[in-house]
Parts: sequence; structure tokens; C-alpha cells
Amino acid sequence: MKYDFSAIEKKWQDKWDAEGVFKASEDHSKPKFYGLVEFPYPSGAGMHVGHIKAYSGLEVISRKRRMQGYNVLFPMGFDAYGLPTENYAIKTGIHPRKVTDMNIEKFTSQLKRVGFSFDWSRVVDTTEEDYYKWTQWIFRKMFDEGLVFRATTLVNYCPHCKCVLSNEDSQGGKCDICHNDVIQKSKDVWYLRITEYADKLLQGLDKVDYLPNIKLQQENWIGRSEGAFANFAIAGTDDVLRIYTTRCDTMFGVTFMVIAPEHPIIEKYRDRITNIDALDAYKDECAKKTEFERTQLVKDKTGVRIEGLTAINPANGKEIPIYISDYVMMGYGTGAIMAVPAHDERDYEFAKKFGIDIIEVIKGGDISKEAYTGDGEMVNSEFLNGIATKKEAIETMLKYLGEKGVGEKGIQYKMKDWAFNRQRYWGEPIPIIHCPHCGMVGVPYEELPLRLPEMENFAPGEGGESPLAKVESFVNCTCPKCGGAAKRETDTMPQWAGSSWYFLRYCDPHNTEALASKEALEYWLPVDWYNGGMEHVTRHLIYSRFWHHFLYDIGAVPVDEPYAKRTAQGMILGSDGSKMSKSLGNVVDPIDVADKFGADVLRVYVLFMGDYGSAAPWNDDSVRGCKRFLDRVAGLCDMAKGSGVTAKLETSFHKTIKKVSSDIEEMKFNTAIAAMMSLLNEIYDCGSLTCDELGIFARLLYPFAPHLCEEIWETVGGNGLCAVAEWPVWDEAKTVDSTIEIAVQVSGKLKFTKEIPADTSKEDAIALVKEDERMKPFLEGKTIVKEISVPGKIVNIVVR
RNA sequence: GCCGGAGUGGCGGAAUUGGCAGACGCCCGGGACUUAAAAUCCCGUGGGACUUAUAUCCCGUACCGGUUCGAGCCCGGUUUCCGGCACCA
Repeated sequence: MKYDFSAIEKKWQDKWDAEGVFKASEDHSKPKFYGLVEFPYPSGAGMHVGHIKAYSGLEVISRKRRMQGYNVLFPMGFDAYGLPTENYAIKTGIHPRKVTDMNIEKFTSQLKRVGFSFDWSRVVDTTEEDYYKWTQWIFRKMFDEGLVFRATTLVNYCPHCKCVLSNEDSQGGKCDICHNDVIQKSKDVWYLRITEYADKLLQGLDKVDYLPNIKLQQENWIGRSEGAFANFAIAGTDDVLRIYTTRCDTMFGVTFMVIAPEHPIIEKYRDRITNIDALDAYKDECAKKTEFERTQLVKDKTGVRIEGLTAINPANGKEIPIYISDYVMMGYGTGAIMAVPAHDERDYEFAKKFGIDIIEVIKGGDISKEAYTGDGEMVNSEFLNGIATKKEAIETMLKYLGEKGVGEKGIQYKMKDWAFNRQRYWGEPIPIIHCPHCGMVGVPYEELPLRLPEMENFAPGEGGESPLAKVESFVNCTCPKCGGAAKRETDTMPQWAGSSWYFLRYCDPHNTEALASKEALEYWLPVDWYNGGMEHVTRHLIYSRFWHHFLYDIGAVPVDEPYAKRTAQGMILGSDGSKMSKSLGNVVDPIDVADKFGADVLRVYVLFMGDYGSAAPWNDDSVRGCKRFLDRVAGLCDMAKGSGVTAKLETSFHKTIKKVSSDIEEMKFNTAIAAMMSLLNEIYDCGSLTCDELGIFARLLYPFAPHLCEEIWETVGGNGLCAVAEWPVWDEAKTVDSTIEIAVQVSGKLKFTKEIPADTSKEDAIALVKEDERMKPFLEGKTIVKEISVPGKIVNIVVR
């Protein structure tokens, strides 16, 4: 058979479509498999080879599951709100709606071109009214439950995008969208109380099957730490300065305190503080620094002593100075610390620079040189003296603090609440009304969706306000509570909103009464297998787990953890080994590859190129190697005759079925393909095979190269579509050869190999080896010290 | 700095619980077919020594050391690269 891929691909894509084989059935009596891939942001550039690799993993698994008799839900959709579309619209004057529709159309045709087995009847688009209605609904529910709050705080702000960013969106001090430096700015911000779910998000990890590094990254991001809160009295007042510490055992070593420049205590005692001008100046200076400057200039501690305020160490009653410094953050703990220079590197540096006392309370280091952070015997610590372990010292101090009523055990998280509003047009409007009498009022549920108004000019305002603020008909409204004049919130939601629950909508995408029906959710959830990029592990994956836990708590979904299993694919790099980028000119267009070699070759190559979870560079020559492979597979059609089995090939077939079956489950696609290549080589060596055998081969390769395999399946007279043919099964007994080759070692060194019957016992194997002619020279004049036999592997004779 | 992961031919990468290192593919070399090229097919292909050849031997999984009959895999140390977090009290 000549492999005319363009004719074949069209033919089978049309047939699959006509027969609806990829439609998830409503028959809930069948076992289900819900495979999920991260839906794309439909950018104008179209698909990237990275998309192909990301989707091909679960594509193979989903195709295999259908053959195994599962009712498979393998959906696709578009995460279409976002800045690039909006910026493109601003530049070209084309409305974002139009841009989005064009891009979705392009993506859809490209995805279909590659032949992915998505259920196209369930496509979701986050920017459509009947979708974002439910995004807003979930937000409203959170508002009702007290998980939404508004605060004026210092936030991550991107001056380039003119937009507030969440912590997750400004990792490393860079804007996630434009990669410019993020600055700290005081702004009104809508927050979602994700920290309330920190423990649930952490504990939930115990019961899901995520890759270990995904779990680890999430754990680190949540950043739970156990420690203590303690109150340090402010001398001459009834006030206290509350601190958080993980080392309350070192409290006798506290020689000063440090508070964040924005700490409210400064405002409160403005009149008592004698150097308030200096403090204000320092605060201004800090505000100007970018995140980058604050974190990169770690070594150089700065700060100002607060004159006129001192604190009392609750452990020993000593009066100690208070400083402000930007190495203490308002956003973690209480924004104030007890400084123990002898046993904390940062405090040590600060104390050295400002000439503050350094008191050793743990033996073991040399505090004249550096801070000692290790374990050791407590000294200079009154009732703690002599205690040798950190654990015991902490417990003793906690007891003391509790008895005196000045401190207690506490838990802190690095994760911060989710800054949720964006000052942009192309996003879901936040359904809140500001009423001068009633305060913040939710838009009534029956008024959802709160539609994004039509606009001509969606550039953000100069003062950093949302473009929506310019639309008076949108802004002005009446308060649902009191009926008085009120104004709508004009900020929109971040891109992560729509993607936080899209997998729920797939279960029942056309529902007008609920985000999805109870029955559909009960049947399909949880997602059995979710594959996506590592870059989303500390954002989308955390956010969506948070939303899902919330929905579980209000009874909207039947399970608490949304994803039973989560894996990740590695990046495809340019052929030069660097990240694919337009500026380097090393971008590969997947559709070009499909046009030149066929969609099946593209699919096989992205899975064969290396370990699925690791990054690997693109190589055009290797693509041709995959083309050669499929050409040779097509060639089998001319060779196949009759039915039954070829004795010579039988074992190889059973072995290959076994290997391909298990490799697919472990996402070891590269070795699965390699096994089929080996079998193919063997078939060619053999020179003939039966139609039955070719049918097995076609079904094994089908998840990878479905178009070609349907064609072969038809040629060999397979029953119905290969898409729904039964996945081949292997007979364990037939996977073992009658004779095996074992390695023969003398004193651990390989000497030769020997063919022996497969069922030879350990002892017989040794005997057979010792009888072998080739063994003679090694045994002559030697004493056998030890004989080792590993069945099927080696025999090792140790001589002296 | 802290926490992960990884260093295997010219390249991408394979190697159940420690058991024949380099599967499979690419590149490269040789040959067949062809007027020729492409395509296809066959053979070779970790490095080295010796040999007409067969055979045989030595070295080899980042580096140093250890455990073991036997180490790519386990242990101790060093080093490089990648990823994540980063003044988190």
C-alpha cells in the first residue's frame, strides 16, 4: 500500500466525525474515563508544536481507553480572555470578540487537522455569555460566603500593562505577561481568600496521584510553617508589638526588633516618634524600589531606628530598640519580627551594620564571625539553659509564653490571598455594585451574566482605571438592596478565573440551569487524568483546586479534589537546543510538518523524540525517520496474507502488546514506539505475516497514528472502525521464549553468552555453564569460591 | 542561599528489584538498484590494542572514593547543568 497521507487523513477524519465515535456518550452505565488537557489560549500565532506534544499524551491514552470499552470524555475548549487579544485589538482596532472568534476558528481547524479525538460537541469558550455567567456565579457565591474582600494594600503592579497582578502572576518580580519589572503600589484590590483553603489544598495532596515534583512545588508555594506568635510590650504604652517566629527558643537572644516600613504602629505613634521625617523618607524610598531591587540587593541591609519607641522583651524584661527595614515584609506574619542576631543571618547582618549587641543563646558556632543557625545547648537563657534540643527548648518557651499570656503557637503560610481584579477590558466583569448606603452589594443572581459592554476604545485609563469606567451606561445603576443610585465595579477578573472551573463545564456544557447537572458531575468527576505544563502548577492548578474545594463546600460538586491524577509534558526546544522563539527564528509550525509528512508522522514524532516529561530539541531528520517508519508500516499491507499466526513472530507479538500496553499507561511513549519499530524490523526479517497479525499491529499503533491504522484495519478486513476495535490482549505464557540467552561471568567479568532452555533451574544453569567448553580455560588450576545464578540473567563463577 | 531533578556514543535517548551498558531512531561510512540523483534496500557504526581474518584483550555511564561475586543504578564526597522558591522571620 502506498501511504498517501493527505487522502487517508481526510477520509478517516470525515468517517470518525460522521459516526460520532469521539462523542462522550450519555450512557452513564458504562465505565468512564475523563482525560483532560489544558485548553489553549487562542493566540493569533496559531498552534505551536508544544500544544501538539501536550495534547498527544492523553490523546493516545484516550484512544486506547475507547478501545478498552470506556466511555471517554476527552474535551477541548478555549481560554480566550486575556491581554494579548486585548492589546492586539487596541493596536489594530479590531474588536477583541472578533479577534477571539478568528483565533478560535484557526485553532479548531488546526486541531482537527492533526486528528485529535476531542469531543467537538462539548467545546467551551470562556468568553461566551453562557460560560462566564457561571464564572460570575461562582464569584458571587464566594462573595456570599465571605471569601471575597476588598483592601487597600501594597500590591504587585505592572506599569507597562497598567494592571494589578497577583503574587502568582509576578513570580521573580517580573510581570507574567510582558516580563517587565513589577513595582509595589498602593491600590484598592479585590482579594479571594485562598489562604483560608491553604490547609485543605495541602492536605488534599495526600490523596491525589500527582507527579512528586508537582506536589512538592505546590507544597512549597503554600509554604506552611509552624511557629509562635508573641507580644512584645511597647514601653510606656498599653500597646504590644506582635511578632511571628519559628524560633521562640531564642527569645533571650533578642536584642532589637524590626518592623516593615508600612507597619501601622508608625502612624499610631507619629506624635511620640521623634524622627518621623527620617522614617517617612525611608518608607518613600522603599516604595520606589522594584521587587527586583528589593530581592537582588539582599546583602545590603538598610533601615532606620525608631526614636521614641522601645519594646520590652517578654522573656527577660529588657528594653530593646525598634527599627524599620524593608527586609521585613508587611505581607508575611505580622509585619514585625524579634531579631536574634546571634542565630539569624539577616538579623546578624543588620546588627553588625547598626552596631547592635549580639548575644549567644545556642552553643555550637562562633558568633564573632557569623550567625549560628544550628542546634546546640541553650545558654544565657535563664530557665532554658542546659536544654540541648531545639524541640524541647521551643516547647518550654511556648509553655512560658502561654502561662504569661504573651504568646501562643501559630501557623503561617507563604501563600497570599489572591489579588483578583484587573484593570482591563477583555475579562469577566466583576458582579459587584458599590452603593453609597449599602456598601458593596452583589449583582443579583438572576441578572447574571453581567454582560461586558460593547466599546470602541478599550485602552486602560491613565490613572490605572479599567476601560469600563468610561462606559456610563454600564457604571451607573441602581442598588439592588435599597434602590438608590449606585455604581458598578469596573474591574474585570484575571484570566485564571475562567480556567478555574472549565473541566466542570465539559461535563454538561449546554446546561442553562446550572454550571453542570448533578448527574453529569457525579458521573464524570473527578477528572481521571489531567496533563499540562509545569508552568501552571503554582497558578492554574492551585487556583482551580481552590475553586473546586469551595464548590465542594457549598455542595455544588460531589468530590473535593478535582483531579485524581496529574502529569506534565516537557517542552519542545528549537533544533539549536534553546527555547523556541520568534526572535531566534527556531519556531516549528506543526501544520507545516503535517502538510509535509502527514499528521500521523507529526504525532508519532512528538512522542518518540524523547522522554515525555523532559525537554527535548526538535530535529527535522528524526521526523523523517518517523516518516520512514510509517511508510514501512504501510508496506506491510502488501506482505500480509491469510489468517492465523506466524510461529516465528508469535512471541514477539505478545511481548510487544504487553510492552506497548504498559508503556502507554506510564507515558513512556518513546519506548512504546521503539518496541513497535523493533517488531516491524522483525516482521521484515521474517518476510511475511498474516492479516490477523497486521490487524494487531494496526490496533497497537492506532492511538499514535490513527489515520494510517484505520486504513490498514480496513485493508485487512477489520470489523468496523479501528477506533472502536478491541485493544489487543497478550497471553503471558506466550511472552516468554523457549530458550534464553544468559550472560556468563567469571569473577564478575563477562566472558561469553550462552543459550539455555528458559525453564532451566538455578542449579542446572550453573552445571550447564561449567560443562561449557569455553569455560575450561577459566577454571583450570583455580578454585571455585562461589557460584551465583540469577534465572534468565547471569551465571557468575567466582574463582581464586 | 534553600529545595528538587539530572549528567550515558557524533546527536535524541534505552536499560524490572544492582545482573550482557548503548534498545529504538537520527547522523555518518560502505555497498546494491539507477545513465545519474532522490527514494528504497543491505551491511557497518562507543573508544582503543593486536590480527590477513576469525578470535581475543583493555578502557568506557560527570569526577574521587566505598559497599558487592557483580554498580549507570546503592552509600560518602566533589563538580556541572536544568527547574522551582528566594530577606518567609
